Amino acid sequence: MAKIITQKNGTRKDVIIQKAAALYKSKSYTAASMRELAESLGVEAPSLYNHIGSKGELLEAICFRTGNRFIDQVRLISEGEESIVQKLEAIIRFHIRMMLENFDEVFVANHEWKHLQEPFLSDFLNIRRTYEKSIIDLIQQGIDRGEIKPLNPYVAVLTILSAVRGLEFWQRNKKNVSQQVLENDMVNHLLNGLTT
Amino acid sequence: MAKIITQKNGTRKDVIIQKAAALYKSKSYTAASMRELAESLGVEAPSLYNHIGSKGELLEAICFRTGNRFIDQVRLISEGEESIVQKLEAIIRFHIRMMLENFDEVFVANHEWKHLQEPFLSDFLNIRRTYEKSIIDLIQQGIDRGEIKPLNPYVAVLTILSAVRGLEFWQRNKKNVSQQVLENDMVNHLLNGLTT
DNA sequence: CCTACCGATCGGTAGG
DNA sequence: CCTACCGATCGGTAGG
Repeated sequence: MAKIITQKNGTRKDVIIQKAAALYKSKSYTAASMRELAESLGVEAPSLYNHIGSKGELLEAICFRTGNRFIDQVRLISEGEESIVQKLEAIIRFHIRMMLENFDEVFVANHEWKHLQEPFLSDFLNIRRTYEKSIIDLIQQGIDRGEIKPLNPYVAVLTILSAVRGLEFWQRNKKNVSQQVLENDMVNHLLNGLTT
Repeated sequence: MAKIITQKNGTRKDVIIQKAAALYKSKSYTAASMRELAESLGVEAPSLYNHIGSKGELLEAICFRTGNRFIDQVRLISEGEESIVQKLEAIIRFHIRMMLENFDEVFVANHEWKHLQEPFLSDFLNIRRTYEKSIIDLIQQGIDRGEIKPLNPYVAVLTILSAVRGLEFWQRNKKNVSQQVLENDMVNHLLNGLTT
């Protein structure tokens, strides 16, 4: 009776997740219906349930897949031998690129996580808290070494991560600003305000 | 047959709007039901419609009331005689205080505007675009006067407004950071990265 | 302000 | 992958 989702269906399921991210982004998770999602895939709604367990499972996949990508990359950067400021720059540039290149999934993870059910909601918030803490620690190290001027590292991380997340409002084609200028100006703005 | 909403009901309606903002913030607009809203006011759902026209009207009230507060205050600051950098500082501090003191309504205006119906949706986006443009112009003036280092003013405004909006993640009581420290550190971070 | 209720739409299941 | 359908819930109205 219970549906067994084999991992071999991964490919088809990935397409569903990808379409769900686009739909949840443009309509919000709650307002997006499974019928709409099915239509964007060219099938009837009940057919989706051969590949997925529930609407909520799609949100979980989007949020945790995206979260893990951030965690893995920042861990990699943190373990390098560069200066703290160089590591921060790499982290900011990584965030900017994630925002621009994986817009749908990052947007949904940023905005719709509150609709996760327990225990996923708590897991997600814990992951995010740990992630932010690792960057806070990096800034505190920078302060201790004299690379960064003394300020509250919580506030600095909030400022940096929020500024980058605001790229969801970036009008891509308009305003003939290249991604290079965007990236450099934002990095300079956020790092010059921080360094000694 | 049509319901006439007299302006004398303003007080009762204001309470409904305020409760709606709190509810839309915590559950999102689409997921919040009129029955829940009614319950938070101690009445049955149909009774709400003696004071309001529709669920959407509440969202409109929240978005436009909040939008107008931002527009009015920034116009006031812009007309002053201070330097550009001083005006920017005043604008940033105003934004921070709005985030902290009118959290529910600002949050809903920031997140749920996409659920506005036309023509309200277009109106809201136009207002927001005009608002951002006025701050962009201010930064361009600062660059022209040599107060601000040359950079793309679109990027700078995006960075500033997004950083401030990120205060929605601020844990008030925790982390024993006073509002004064928060405000000063964020202002310094965002302005030091900008000034010559 | 209430009770009673409507049509629409939702996520999801049964069964093939 | 489909048709047929279920119970729940939605925003809102009628009528008092």
